[in-house]
Amino acid sequence: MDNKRELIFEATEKIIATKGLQGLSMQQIANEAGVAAGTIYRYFKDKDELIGELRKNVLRVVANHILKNSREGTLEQRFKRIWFNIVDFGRQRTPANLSYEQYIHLPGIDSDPHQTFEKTTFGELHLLFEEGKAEGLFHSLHNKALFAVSLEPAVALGRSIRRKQLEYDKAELELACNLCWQTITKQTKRSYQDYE
Amino acid sequence: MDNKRELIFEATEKIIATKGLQGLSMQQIANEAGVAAGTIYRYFKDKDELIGELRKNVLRVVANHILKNSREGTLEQRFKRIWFNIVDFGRQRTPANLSYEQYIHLPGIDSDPHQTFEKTTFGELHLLFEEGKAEGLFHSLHNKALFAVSLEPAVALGRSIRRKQLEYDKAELELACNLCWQTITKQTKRSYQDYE
Amino acid sequence: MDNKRELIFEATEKIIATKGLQGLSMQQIANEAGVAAGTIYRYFKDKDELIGELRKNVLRVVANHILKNSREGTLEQRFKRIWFNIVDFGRQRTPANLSYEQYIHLPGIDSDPHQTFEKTTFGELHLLFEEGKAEGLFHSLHNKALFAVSLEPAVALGRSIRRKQLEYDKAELELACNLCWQTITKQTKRSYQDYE
Amino acid sequence: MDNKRELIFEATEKIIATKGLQGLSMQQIANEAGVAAGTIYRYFKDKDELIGELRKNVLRVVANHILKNSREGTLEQRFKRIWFNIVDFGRQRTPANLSYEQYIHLPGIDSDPHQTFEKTTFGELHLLFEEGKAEGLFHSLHNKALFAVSLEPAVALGRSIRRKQLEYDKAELELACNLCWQTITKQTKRSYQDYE
DNA sequence: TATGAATGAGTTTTCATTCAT
DNA sequence: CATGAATGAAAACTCATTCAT
Repeated sequence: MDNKRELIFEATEKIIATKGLQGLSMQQIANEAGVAAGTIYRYFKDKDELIGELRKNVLRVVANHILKNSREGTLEQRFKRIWFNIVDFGRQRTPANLSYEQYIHLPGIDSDPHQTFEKTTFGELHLLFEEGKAEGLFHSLHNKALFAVSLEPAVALGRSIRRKQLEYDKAELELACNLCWQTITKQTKRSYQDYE
Repeated sequence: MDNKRELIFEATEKIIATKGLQGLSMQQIANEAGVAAGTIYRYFKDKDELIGELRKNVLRVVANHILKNSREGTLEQRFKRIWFNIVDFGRQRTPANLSYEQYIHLPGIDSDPHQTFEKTTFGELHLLFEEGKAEGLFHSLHNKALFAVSLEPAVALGRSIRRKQLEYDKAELELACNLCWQTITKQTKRSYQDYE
Repeated sequence: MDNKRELIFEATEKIIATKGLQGLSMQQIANEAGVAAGTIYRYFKDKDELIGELRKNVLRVVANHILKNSREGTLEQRFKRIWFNIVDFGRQRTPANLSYEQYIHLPGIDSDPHQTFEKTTFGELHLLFEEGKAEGLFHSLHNKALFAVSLEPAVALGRSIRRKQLEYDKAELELACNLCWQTITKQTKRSYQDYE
Repeated sequence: MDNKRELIFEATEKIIATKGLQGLSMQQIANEAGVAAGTIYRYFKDKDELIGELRKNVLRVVANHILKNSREGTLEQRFKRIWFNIVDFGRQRTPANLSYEQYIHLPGIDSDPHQTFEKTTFGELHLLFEEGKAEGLFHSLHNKALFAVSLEPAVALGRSIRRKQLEYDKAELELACNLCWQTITKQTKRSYQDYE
């Protein structure tokens, strides 16, 4: 049954989110999932595979959240939707988000699942950025750099809110989002104050 | 002699940087440092203390790099110096930088050394941001948010360059830096194109 | 199965009896019990718990032996039965007896299992001694003192026989037992020689 | 200097008396003695030798205490002096006494120092018992048995008082001592009550 | 298919002993 | 002589994995 597999999956995600990858034993997972330790090996070759599958899954979930409705509307609407998707996802205390942050900064990110994730997520953003540059609307920066200046702030803001280092404030986020949008666009006519 | 202690320290940092915190055994450290396993315990109570001391040390190093010369010159000069400090540090493949990224996203960051680090680093930036806001130069955002929109991009850019996802390009960085500066400032007179 | 637990128990008791508590390693126990080292930890939290459980068990066994049939018959019959129970148990080269002597003279006897043992064993003897004193048959000494003069000799004799410092001699023991009985009783009519 | 040797000796005795033989490390001894760990090896070949020497020493001290003034006076006076020597020594919380009780019930008592101790102490008592038997005053029991019925009570009483299981009561001890004396003597004329 | 007891290699940690200073 | 840093073998303990039921 894939039911058991799912149970194991969720149990593992939950433990990683709360206690981290460090103190993660198969017994713990079995207990949390309510199955026997041996059962895990019916669904996953070994611990590495379980962790690997989980990583893939987490990245898939993250990509889905971030890219939700990312194709409708104008460039600006699409950008801002993604920007808020990132903030909203980052704010959550879900296992997916919490374990995501642990995976992302591990040595060996060159690994397969992460490559795929990057391609999926970034492929979509790639299109957005390229379009913006083709229209002469965005600055002529590499996409990675465009992401860094316009979307990393969203990642950081979501995290800060989740960690209670920053209160959730719709107006402040709107302003930040607009600033990010303007950062990548070569806007000349409208003045900054329009947004404040 | 503090020589041995230093050797152990560096060996541990190196291993964490390359293989991560996961597969870190005392024997490995001993081998890398060229000492006997038991020797480590003359300098550190146990593994936890070793890791803890290392964490403190890494955070200290990072703070030093980032805040280098952060008090001289105009607000703009100070901001840009810090911005580039962040990029330059993030670009390095030093053990300090590599292990920093692993520490920073672990569960339990509320711990002591990290608090101190935050206070040191952020205290300095705090002053900068407050000054800018007092002068009416910066947007009225919380400091965390100002950091997110103006300095997180630098963190991300440094990392991307180190990971070869982005080539080091002085001009591109200058532009990005200026964009970040403008993002937090309520500039009206100069147009964006001035920087391109 | 409690089979493994029992195996571990017996192996440990045996090693303590022969080699003492000092050189007692988990590996040794595992070897003697014919199980893997890790298996011990399925049944006992750690070495301390194993030793503690063993201690409790040994004390229980000792109490059982000593108090066997200790309630039937006259005061004299009861006393003498206990006296011989003590000698007989002390003579044995059983692990229970051998490890008992090691536990009993360790620092920290105030610990729980020992308290219980004392209460069990001594509670029974308490009744005996109190009865004897109430009848005006025993000397007015504290029970501990009555034990010391009348039953410690039995402990010592059993031990000496076990250690081959004294041959087992039924007649000699009978005499000694009678002497002990007379020691605690305020006998006036019968002369000592009656027993020789 | 034999001063250092003595320091090490006393430190070891003290630790054994308080914490037992179990948790006894050379470093601990060195700390307690105020010398370096390596220094111990100038005076003792290894840990075994140190413990062995200590054992010998302790047994010597014990023998001295017990046999103090054991040769003066009548048989009765000599016996009673020894009896009280035993009680008085056993009552003390001295390292010598506390570690004695730990040594005495260890496996491997057949070892050299203990043999010598037995010979010294028991040799003296041997004479006493033989004399008593030759005079027809003592029961015809083996010396070990005579010791068991007459002096083991003193050992037990001293220990009980030290452990606060029994209060020190001169009169009670006098009575107990007399009972012990009468236990080994074939007294016919005097009745027991004379002592109460 | 599921279990969970058992394994044993691997990990952290201790500690008697050595040896350069 | 004395030191105490360093050693490394051995101890306690953990945990991924296997396998009989």
